[in-house]
Amino acid sequence: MILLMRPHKHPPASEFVLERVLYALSDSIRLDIVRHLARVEAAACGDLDGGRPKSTVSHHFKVLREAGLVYTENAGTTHMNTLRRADIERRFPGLLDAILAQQPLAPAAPEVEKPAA
Amino acid sequence: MILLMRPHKHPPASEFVLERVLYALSDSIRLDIVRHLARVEAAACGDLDGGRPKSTVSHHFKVLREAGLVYTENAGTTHMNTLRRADIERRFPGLLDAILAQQPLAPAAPEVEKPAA
DNA sequence: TCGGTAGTTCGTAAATATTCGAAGAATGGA
DNA sequence: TCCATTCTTCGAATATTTACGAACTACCGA
Repeated sequence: MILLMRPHKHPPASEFVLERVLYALSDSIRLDIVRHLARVEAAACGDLDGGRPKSTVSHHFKVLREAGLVYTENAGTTHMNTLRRADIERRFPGLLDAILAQQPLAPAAPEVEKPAA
Repeated sequence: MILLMRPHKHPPASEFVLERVLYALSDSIRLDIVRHLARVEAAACGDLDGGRPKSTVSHHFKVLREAGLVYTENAGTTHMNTLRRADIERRFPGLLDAILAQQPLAPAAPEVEKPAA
């Protein structure tokens, strides 16, 4: 009898790939999941499904897990997910904070087409 | 006679979409282009093709442009590209720096699977 | 032991992306 | 004017993603 079942593989921080992390976060559903996890510290998959079918949500969690963003642990009948903040921060300092800090809209300066050099 | 031809559309910073930016950077070819532009300040498409067909490179530049990362301006027969650093920075502070600062590998701490809470 | 709950995996269909050759448009020079 | 250079656009083949129902596994409680 194994006490801690761990059906999920989690890559070590040393194997995180920047492109994979960015890709995982480039989807609105997954980005919302990450934003939510950043607030609550831990949540079951079902808390974050947004009414979508389980298989769809499971797929997105898998992408997030394999990128190294989310850690999933079996807790009884549910799976608890946490953001791997420390690991991501160590590997890509400032990245997650910059993404989570996203402002809904730019506040000042009307329009600029040419880069301000 | 128009002096400054501008065949390319560039979204204003206020219309940048985080997901689109992350997606554009989630491809190794495009990420390399951005890294290169971050170093040289300006470069023609041909300088960054890495031996790939022009149509392929052109496609990737289009993705970068539409995300708001790159500004392309016709200069004679070539097109000069620049990183829209200021616009990206205003819209997503710290994001580009975090991405460009990526270290090839984690230096310390062997392996951690469980997030350090 | 028999459900019921929570997620995963599988299989498949539809949508998107990537690649690259071929053809097109703009520019500068001979 | 003609041509070479640069890059874009088009079109089609291939590959990757996404979505989601159905079947499956694990765990818990009655």
